[in-house]
Amino acid sequence: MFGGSKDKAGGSVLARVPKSTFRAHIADGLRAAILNGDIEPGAQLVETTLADQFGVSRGPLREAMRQLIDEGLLIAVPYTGTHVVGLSVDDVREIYSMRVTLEIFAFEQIWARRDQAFRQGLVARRDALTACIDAEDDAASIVAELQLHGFVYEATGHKLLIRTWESIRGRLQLYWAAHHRAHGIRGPRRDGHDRYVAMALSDDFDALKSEITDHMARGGRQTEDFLRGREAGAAKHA
Amino acid sequence: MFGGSKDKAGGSVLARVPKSTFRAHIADGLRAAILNGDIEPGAQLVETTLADQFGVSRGPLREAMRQLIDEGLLIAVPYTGTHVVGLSVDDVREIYSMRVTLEIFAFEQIWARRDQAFRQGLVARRDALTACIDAEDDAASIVAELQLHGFVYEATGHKLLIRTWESIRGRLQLYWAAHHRAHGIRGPRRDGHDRYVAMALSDDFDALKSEITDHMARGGRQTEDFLRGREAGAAKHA
DNA sequence: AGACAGTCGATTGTTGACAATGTGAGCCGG
DNA sequence: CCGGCTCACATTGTCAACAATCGACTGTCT
Repeated sequence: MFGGSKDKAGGSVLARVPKSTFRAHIADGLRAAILNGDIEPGAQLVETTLADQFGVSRGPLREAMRQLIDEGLLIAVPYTGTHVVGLSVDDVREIYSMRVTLEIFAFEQIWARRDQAFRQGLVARRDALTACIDAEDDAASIVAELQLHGFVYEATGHKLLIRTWESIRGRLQLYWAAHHRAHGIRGPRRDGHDRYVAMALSDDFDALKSEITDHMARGGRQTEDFLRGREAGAAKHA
Repeated sequence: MFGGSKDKAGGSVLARVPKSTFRAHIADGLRAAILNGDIEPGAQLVETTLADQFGVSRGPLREAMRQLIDEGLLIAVPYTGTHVVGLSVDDVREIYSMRVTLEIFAFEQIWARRDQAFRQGLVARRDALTACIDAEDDAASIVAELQLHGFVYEATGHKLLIRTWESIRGRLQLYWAAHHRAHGIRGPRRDGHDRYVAMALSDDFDALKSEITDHMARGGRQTEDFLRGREAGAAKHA
């Protein structure tokens, strides 16, 4: 997946990319594999195995895993093992309640500064999401939805807020991916996003607040029904 | 006993408590040193030096530093060096605005569940803080104030919220410590906390919201004046 | 003198080997 | 048949050495 490790295998695709460090690339690769569902929730990640797969030593791999642990995607037990987290109903509920708060805060920050670029960017991402939904491409729609919301956070320029969003985004994506694999279609949320963007561009802040609250409540509910079934087996995170 | 080998009594003040892994202890020790001001903002942290001081190898130390980087206390430049962050005016402003949002959210979560234990816990921490302020013990008052607010977050039981608070707490403490060293007394904030707790135990949620907003605005303003002077030299964080 | 290339030292990034720990299988005694 | 014990294995934790990279210094050429 990465460089042919010790150069021995010669020309791998991106053999020489010492532009930055290995750790970042490994973290990205691992995260992608987890969020993509290649590694299922609850699965154990063995350092030596992964190190071989990525063609690196355990050192950088360890640091990459530590990063994913901080992001809330992995859970490690000393001397025992590291597993992909399985989100519980409460976890998902927490994520959604947090999103309501953070996103309203984001709009507070940017409300007076919603210029043309912001409006265009928001509409463009809504259209992209709509296209994915119409095409019934769930994987793409997950990414598109994350980018729609992420655009709002980015627009605030509030570094701490963005950082916080990013710390939640992974878990949200993890949940959506699991939901999608188990349930198939994530549901026709097209209307919801249209309303969301319309409110975001309106001049009625209170209406937007309500819309965000409802938006999340809908997503959360649609969610819990599905999760309630698998309450037992999944590994809890700390 | 542990990593064996070394054991040469070299480890400085670090106690021999290998109950868990080294990494956690090193992270705690380093964080304490930074927040305590033993290591000043902008100072460079050299892995080999620190490793010797802590009596461990660079491996665990690296992971500890990576953790502090994630907490926002350090900033690393590949192949070049790692430094203690110096917070800018904007950084502090972001921290305070974020606190307003998170703390109001925390009270929303717990508002209906404020039982006797919560009320007593809050009052106890307010009294502890008051005692520190009256004794003019600034270092202790910083800790006491963090514990007062932390108690509110803990009481919510909202793991994601608590996690987010913890990711901010370090930076806040870093700033307070720097402010204290430069300015001496942090100011008589006794009345403010009395009002804060009173509102937190009242039945007027809107009044509490206003109080929190004002509380933070006061702290933030008291803050910016001081920071505006040192705008230049300090290292910015990414 | 000024600009530029090469080199050297300092620091981090990476590696492979070794030590410590937790877990489960198999064995023994009851 | 069951409960506790032993022990080997799998996995993570740690270490010391090696390699890559960056920044500054120096010496030379124009």
